[in-house]
Amino acid sequence: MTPPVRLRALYETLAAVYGPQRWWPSDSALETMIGACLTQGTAWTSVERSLTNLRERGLLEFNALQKVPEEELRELIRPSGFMQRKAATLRALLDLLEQEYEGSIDQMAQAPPAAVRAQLLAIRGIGDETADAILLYALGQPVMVVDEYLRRVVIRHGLAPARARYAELQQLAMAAFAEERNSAAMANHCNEFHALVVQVGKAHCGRRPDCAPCPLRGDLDQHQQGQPAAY
DNA sequence: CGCCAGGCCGTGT
DNA sequence: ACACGGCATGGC
Repeated sequence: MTPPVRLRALYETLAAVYGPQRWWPSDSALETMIGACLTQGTAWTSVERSLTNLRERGLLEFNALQKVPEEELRELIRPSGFMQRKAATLRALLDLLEQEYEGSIDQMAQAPPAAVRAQLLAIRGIGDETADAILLYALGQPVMVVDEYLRRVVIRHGLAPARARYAELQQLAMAAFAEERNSAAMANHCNEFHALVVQVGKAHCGRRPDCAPCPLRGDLDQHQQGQPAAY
């Protein structure tokens, strides 16, 4: 079987085990974008605290958030760490929204995804993964988010060389849904797949000796079975 | 107390 | 091209 087909099988396995994930957990597209930036190198529980700070002050809304001085913003997002960089990144993101899309995320979602991606990548603090997370989870575009967990799973299962770069892994993952012609359905698969990979990654990262048997264990090649879990 | 988290970037080789 | 350290904080 080709790597995309095997990857599709892994996706089905995870979907059967964990069920629908329905990511991204948030009440609005703006909150999703903010969360995507705040979660970089940070546990989600810490991000939630920052989002709560913003919510309590009614700042999960474009116009209100736009008015907040960066210094104050820093304090509000302190719980999720890297506050100086992240506050600046959020400001730049709001500026992009205002200057290019009249502060409307709906309008941003109508623009060509490639152009939006380039604009996001131009912001300091937003790289490939965060840009794609925003495209997928906030704007509904059919793109896979490649994170460290997906990378580990793909390499571990021998579906890509250990050296594979972001774009290569992304193409491979999306090729798993090549049969899907409907854009919305494709976006839904990307959405679920990434969320599922994060779930299995968190539960079976292989660093804890007492970690439960990985649901994907049966999909590993025979000669890989005995090795310690790598994700 | 030590390691890690739903990354990214600047620097040195 | 690739490795490495800094960025900050909270959970376990």
